[in-house]
Amino acid sequence: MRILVADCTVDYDGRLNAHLPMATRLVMVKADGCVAIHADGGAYKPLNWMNAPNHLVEEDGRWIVTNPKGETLTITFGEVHFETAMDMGEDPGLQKDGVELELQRLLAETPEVMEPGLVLIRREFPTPVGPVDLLCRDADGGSVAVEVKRRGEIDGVEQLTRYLEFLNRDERLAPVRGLFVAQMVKPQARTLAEDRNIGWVEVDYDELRGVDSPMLKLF
Amino acid sequence: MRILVADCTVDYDGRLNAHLPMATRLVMVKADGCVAIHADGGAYKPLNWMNAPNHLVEEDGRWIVTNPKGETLTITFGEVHFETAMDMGEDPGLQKDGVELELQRLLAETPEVMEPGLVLIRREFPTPVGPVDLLCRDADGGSVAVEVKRRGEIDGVEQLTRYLEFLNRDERLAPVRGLFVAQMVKPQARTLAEDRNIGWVEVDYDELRGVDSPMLKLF
DNA sequence: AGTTCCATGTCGCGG
DNA sequence: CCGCGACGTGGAACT
Repeated sequence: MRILVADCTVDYDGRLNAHLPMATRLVMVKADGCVAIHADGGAYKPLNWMNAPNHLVEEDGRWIVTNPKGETLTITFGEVHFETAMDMGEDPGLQKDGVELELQRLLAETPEVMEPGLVLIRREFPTPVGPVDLLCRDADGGSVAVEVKRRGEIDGVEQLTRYLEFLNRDERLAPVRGLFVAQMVKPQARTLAEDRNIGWVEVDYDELRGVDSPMLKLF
Repeated sequence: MRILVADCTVDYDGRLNAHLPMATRLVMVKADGCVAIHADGGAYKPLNWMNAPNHLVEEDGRWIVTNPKGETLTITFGEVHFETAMDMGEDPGLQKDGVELELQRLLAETPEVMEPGLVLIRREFPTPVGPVDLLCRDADGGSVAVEVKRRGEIDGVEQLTRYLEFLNRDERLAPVRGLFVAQMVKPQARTLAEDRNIGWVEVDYDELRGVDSPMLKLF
């Protein structure tokens, strides 16, 4: 990794045009070649950047970075206050835990938290337009397609609508109704779901982990 | 801005749990307090971070960063290879040019470039599922809902379809037809639009700026 | 390579 | 402050 702190102007010419006036900034070049220009504030996102793969040409006081799509990033340097470079080796990478899949797993284990009497038939039930998160049967023996999201927004309702369209053509399942499940369902998504006769439920992730815990299995 | 290159492990506990094993990384603390841990690769996104506002506690070889939501980021340091800090001053900020809003503004001023005889009724016309970019009236007095995108893709057609669904229930407007406008409309979006009897038009941004320029207002 | 969908998305605007 | 949608979204999984 190479790090500079320098006065510079920056111009990006690609999907849009952007210009940064002269100021002191941090310029970071990673081992994979990606370039990022950071101001001293404004979250982790750089003001400007160019991802790998790209080609960097160093001229006299100016860098021109070009990517295969023909986008360019031009850095024109004033005073360079500081510069260093170092080898950091390979990174062992990030271990994550607790995203949407986990929520789906928990709900698959305890479908009744979504609706009393609900029983799981299959997870990731395939349709021509992608797999339905959970396919269930309700207390009356009817089929229910469940779409699980961490945050329930309009896209999710659209997705579920597409699944239902196909599932309802399968005479062994039809009629299939939809159930939209998320930690939070946004108002516009509620409106759209209700308008399409799709049910929606909010579930609490922490509570669900509690219900799922070995403790309660004792009872 | 404060910069360290150090061996460290990192743990994030918040919306999810994430762990980084010991390795050499760049730790950046900006003037607004936000913290980012970068590996030597993998685009501009840091492996782990904590945005401002937050509270940083430095213990012996360990930093604990907490934000108001109760999320924590814990950095445990091994060897520190390098450390520096510097004042970079206020950043004058980014100037952008060419985004969707500008395109919408230009089209609102000259609706006839989308279709001869088209007249603007309102920008950002509200519906229960979000505002329609432009609501217009055509040469025959019919209502036209216009969705403007920089790049015309399938989700834009979906969006317009949802608007039309609701607008057509308003008897003062119905029937309302759709018009999908973008600098470039992708083949799949064209197909879907045509399938739903939604019109699509490609407009040239530079040309539009020309039409809109004071120069031509002289004629 | 193209498409779909998630993300600790982030960011900015309007109510 | 919340709601909502755009983003140079980026990135991963899958076709």
